[in-house]
Amino acid sequence: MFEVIISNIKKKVAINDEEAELLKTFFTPKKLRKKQYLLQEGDVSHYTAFVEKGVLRSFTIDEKGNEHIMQFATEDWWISDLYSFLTEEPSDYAIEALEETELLLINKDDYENMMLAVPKMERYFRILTQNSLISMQRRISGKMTLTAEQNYKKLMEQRPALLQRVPQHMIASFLGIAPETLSRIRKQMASSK
Amino acid sequence: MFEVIISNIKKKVAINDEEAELLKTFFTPKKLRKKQYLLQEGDVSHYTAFVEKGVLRSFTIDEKGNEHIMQFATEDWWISDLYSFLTEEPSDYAIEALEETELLLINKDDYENMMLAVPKMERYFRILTQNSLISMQRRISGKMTLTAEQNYKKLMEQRPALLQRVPQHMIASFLGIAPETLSRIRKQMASSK
DNA sequence: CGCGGGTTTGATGATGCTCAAGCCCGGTGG
DNA sequence: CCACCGGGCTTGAGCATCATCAAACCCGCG
Repeated sequence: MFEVIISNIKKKVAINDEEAELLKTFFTPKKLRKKQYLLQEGDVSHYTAFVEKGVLRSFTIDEKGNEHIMQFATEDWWISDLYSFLTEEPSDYAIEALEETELLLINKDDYENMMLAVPKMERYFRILTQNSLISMQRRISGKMTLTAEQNYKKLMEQRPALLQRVPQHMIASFLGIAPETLSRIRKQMASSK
Repeated sequence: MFEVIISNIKKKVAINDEEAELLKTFFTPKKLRKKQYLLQEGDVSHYTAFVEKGVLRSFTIDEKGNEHIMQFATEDWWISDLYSFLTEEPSDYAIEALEETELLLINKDDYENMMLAVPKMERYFRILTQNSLISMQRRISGKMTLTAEQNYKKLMEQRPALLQRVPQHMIASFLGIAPETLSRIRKQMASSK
């Protein structure tokens, strides 16, 4: 059950078996079927979730009714609306399973308590958050400097497996372009290659 | 000299006077005049900098020669190219002072040593990074869901002082729009109000 | 007083969006 | 087993937003 997360943590900080056992006590397993929600827009994001198996997306809906995907989380990733989780304000985002998914949940109190119990986890989450921040910066950079086609190609390189698992219109939504545009880009790429 | 940074740290984690004194030893003060660079594109970002006074920007230049601003840092903020700082790979970014600026620098070894010496700093940087991550997510969200004008208005609300301190074409660059577009947005806003 | 960076204005064009229709394919029920 | 349904993808035409290029303007500074 906990092998994935423990091995993920061990990749970033050195913990012994005793600490590993202790960490396990803070998490609650949860399964979601395809299309089930971990978080509804407007609710507080009470949990941060580690993905053991499956895929989820976090997304927001604008006033025109269009969905915009902020994040895809696959195995070995974390997902939540960090803002809502930390402030306990209602979230603008929803989080939905795109496949049958197995999660480990932790709520805010346990998140804090876990770091008190095992201070190395401060370091773990710092490193994790730094890496997320770097990838967000690159995403903004890409949005500002590259064309839609270049951003799509970059995603193909960085997360090829993802493209096999999620529908194309969601990839478009993640890239911030219309589904028709992505369709045309792919057509264009297929012909010119 | 160190009042600003120590008070910033104390806002996030509880440290005593002894720890505060210890922390001070890790930083090197540095002054930059207007237009001086802390980091040149292509160099490794050896330092993370805390801004005691002044303003800086980090930006990248695309193949067409256009600048794109990733971050403005004013008093009480940190700035670096986190990716380059952590990996010691050459940076795609440059960091430039926009005014006479006073910084406190820390290099990567001291950054790590400081956290060993004062473990609470893990927590400090975790919280800091989480907040940056949240603001990055909001920036992406804005880029995806809002018009140029709405993003400009949001920036006016969030960082009004900044608009008084940096040239308009840099605001445009930060927003990811052409300077002419920002000029027209402002004209439009002035007339319709 | 003139230079130069920054901003404005205008004309034109590219990129990607919107709306609408058709197509493809897999799943479901008769 | 096949017809039908529906979601997702594609295609087309027209359009909106913003970029580009060029020129004029403004104003602070030497």
